[in-house]
Amino acid sequence: MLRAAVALADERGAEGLTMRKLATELGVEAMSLYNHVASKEDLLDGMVDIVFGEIDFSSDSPDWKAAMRQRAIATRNALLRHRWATGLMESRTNPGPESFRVHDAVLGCLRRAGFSLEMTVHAYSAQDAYIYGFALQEKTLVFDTSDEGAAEAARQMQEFEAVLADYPHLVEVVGGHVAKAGYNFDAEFLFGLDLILDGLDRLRGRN
Amino acid sequence: MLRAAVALADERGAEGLTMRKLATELGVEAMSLYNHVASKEDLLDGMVDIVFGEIDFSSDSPDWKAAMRQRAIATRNALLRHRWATGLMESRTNPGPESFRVHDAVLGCLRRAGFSLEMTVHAYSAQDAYIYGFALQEKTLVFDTSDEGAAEAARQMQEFEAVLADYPHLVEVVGGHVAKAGYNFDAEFLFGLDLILDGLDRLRGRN
DNA sequence: ACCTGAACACCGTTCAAGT
DNA sequence: ACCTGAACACCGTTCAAGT
Repeated sequence: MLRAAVALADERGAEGLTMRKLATELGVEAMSLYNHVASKEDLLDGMVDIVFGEIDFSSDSPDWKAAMRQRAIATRNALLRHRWATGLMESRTNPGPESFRVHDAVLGCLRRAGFSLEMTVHAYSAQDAYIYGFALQEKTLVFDTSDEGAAEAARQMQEFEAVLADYPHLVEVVGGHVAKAGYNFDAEFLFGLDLILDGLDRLRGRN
Repeated sequence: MLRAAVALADERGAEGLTMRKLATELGVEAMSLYNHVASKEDLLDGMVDIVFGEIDFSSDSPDWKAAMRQRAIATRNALLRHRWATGLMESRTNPGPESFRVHDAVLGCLRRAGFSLEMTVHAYSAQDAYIYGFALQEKTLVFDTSDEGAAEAARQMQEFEAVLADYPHLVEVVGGHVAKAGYNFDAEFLFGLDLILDGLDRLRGRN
């Protein structure tokens, strides 16, 4: 049932996930779901933990930076597969076992690498803020490649053009670089990630 | 009207903002709102732009790092005042003039500081992912100080205790540091922010 | 130009009743 | 133990009708 809910949200988005639609998907009436789940919030908790379960992170590597890098990439990939989960992963008040597993593994990796208690919290906080924040931005900025999407984008660009005269830097940077072919979210993600990891490496052992 | 909507969302949260409730707040029927707004999405666009309007950023400082730091803090403060906006700021497909103003000012500041086009995008992306991601985490983690909140927290802690034996690092780090008095979100935010800004400074002029 | 009553197509959820 | 029909209290939104 949780699996069906995840599949439905993957296909139709967060607002496409409805108790009624999920029920019909399962060949059942909406009210039957309440025999397996206390509420929709409860359902979402379970779904989020499934996504955490897809982040496989084996922390036994001797190279903490490589391990953290791999885990960050795995997290982002899981969020790309389940865009509806972005913004929900860190905002659930009832974390599940897979969430605990991942967090514990990350903290263990950092402690073993020689980070102090304080620095471990700093490192964890900075990395996760970045990972989830990047996914949040990417969720919107990814271009709709459908026909209507392209038409809509063209329409917006035209509408913007009159206004954009007031924002020269926006024009220069977006028009001159981001809108060009070759701009790559994967590379962008890795830039910021490595910036943080390198910075943390410099502070390892401190405090 | 937008102001009233923001006030209502500040008080009752995102899900407390309803066309019907907003209407009664304004002494009017729900359907009347559609004379001033095309839809609820349109309303949210306007509200988000009000929040962007509260981020005052004068980029004429010669010290780019100080300017970016101040702007990051101003952004976080705006999000603390309007928690419902976290997760919406970067996810609107119809950005308003205040959004353009802030983004243009940031890009201009970076360009003037000597960042290349490519590096400007990197710097902007890394910072904003961090700022909005941090706000997203903080939104949940901030403790409810009401009586029910405290009772709920105590209940959860007890419930968790049995499980936590499997997660030694979680126990060590959360129990030994984060749960202690003195843990401070402001300081945590600044740590990651300065980590990124210092890293960017090292790369300025490159590429 | 602005407001409204009635209505439509949805939500999540409860509860007594069925098997 | 699991399912269901009917119902409740909500949503956003449309539209013809009023001033």
